[in-house]
Amino acid sequence: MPLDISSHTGEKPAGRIRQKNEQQILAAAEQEFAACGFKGASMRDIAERANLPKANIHYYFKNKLGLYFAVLSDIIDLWDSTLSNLRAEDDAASSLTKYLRKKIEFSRDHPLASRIFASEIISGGPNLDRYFTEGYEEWFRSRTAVFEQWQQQGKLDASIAPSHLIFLLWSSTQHYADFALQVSSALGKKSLDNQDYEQAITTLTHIILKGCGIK
Amino acid sequence: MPLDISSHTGEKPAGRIRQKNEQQILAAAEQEFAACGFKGASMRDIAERANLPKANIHYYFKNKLGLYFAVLSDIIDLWDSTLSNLRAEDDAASSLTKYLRKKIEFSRDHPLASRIFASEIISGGPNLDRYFTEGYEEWFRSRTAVFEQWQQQGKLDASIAPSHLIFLLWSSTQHYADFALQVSSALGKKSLDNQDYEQAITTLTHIILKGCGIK
DNA sequence: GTCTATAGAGTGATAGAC
DNA sequence: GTCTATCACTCTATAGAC
Repeated sequence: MPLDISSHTGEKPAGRIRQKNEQQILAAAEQEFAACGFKGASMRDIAERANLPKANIHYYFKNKLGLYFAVLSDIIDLWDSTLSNLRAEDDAASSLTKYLRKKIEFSRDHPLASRIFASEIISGGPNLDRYFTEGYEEWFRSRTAVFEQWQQQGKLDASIAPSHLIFLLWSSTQHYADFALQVSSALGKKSLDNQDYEQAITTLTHIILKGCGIK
Repeated sequence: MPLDISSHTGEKPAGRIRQKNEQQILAAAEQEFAACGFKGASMRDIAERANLPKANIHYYFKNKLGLYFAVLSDIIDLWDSTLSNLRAEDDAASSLTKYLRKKIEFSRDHPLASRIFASEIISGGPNLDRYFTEGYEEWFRSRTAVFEQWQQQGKLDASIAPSHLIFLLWSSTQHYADFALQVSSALGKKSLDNQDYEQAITTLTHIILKGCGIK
């Protein structure tokens, strides 16, 4: 007679359930936090979106802030990696071209992540204090340094302030996630299609590269 | 401007006390809504910020939404007026130079207004549906038409999509209001001074005008 | 592990004394 | 016009039955 060991082992059948539920909750939370901000989001609505009783959320995540951090940390990991990859030795034109495409595609593929990050910054970033204090300025300076070297090599117009160029790279690309409603309304569409994103990439790349004097 | 969202304050005799209190409430509400979004803001905190009993807010404004519209309508009035002033007959270089300066100065002088507008759009604009439906697309097309005429006159590079150029003008300038926390953190400052804003104007103007092929 | 039931604080809004 | 006191409701979070 076969022995049922499932009830004796640490291998719980619910381990799979846990993983599935946590993922459902995180997805629901991402939508809620993006739509309402941290303070405006409600655990009740997140539970409803995740198709789970409200108390289960508190079983899987300690509290509202814990759930928020779980969502936010995934975003932060993605955030600065692309800019960190820029190197002074690389070709300026192809580096920036690649960077602009990556960022726009990120706006297209992860609009909720971008909006949660934007919401957090707009509201004064009370949950990002560690992110913006611990060596953020130093990291940023290492990024502007790349552009300064390009300037010394005559590859980038001297009258450009590198820090503000970086802000331009950020703002122009993230706009397609954060302001998607306004952008699509202006274009008379419900949402943007791939052709729109390609047009955005083409126009931004043209203006920024040419405007920086990069050949 | 596509639409004027009229104030919801009603028409009551404007005594001196009333005027002063309403202004205090509006200022407090602007801060709260900018920091927490519509859903996250609380009437209690607004009242506290305005140094008034909570019930007074309801005396002066019908409800939370009415107060929000009162704040928002002031913003909307300011919002598109500068872009509406662009004309095909005008000189492209000086028009865009002026526009960029105006928008950056707006970000500097009215950061809260910019953030409330951004918050509203990020959260799906449930209170701006009339703004984005009634003739918004038509108004936007009349704006892109200016750039198209400049292109036909050879004043603007042909490979540029006018609509995306407008998005770039918006995003690059509003960034200094909405993401002020990140910008100042990157620069290692508590807040930006006038020199920073001038540098932003210089860099943006250089890149965008040159990048568009405008002489 | 799951979910009902509920505590306790906070929400928008209002009635009514002053 | 002003403000206290309070209502009905929703919020986060938890205790405890299953």
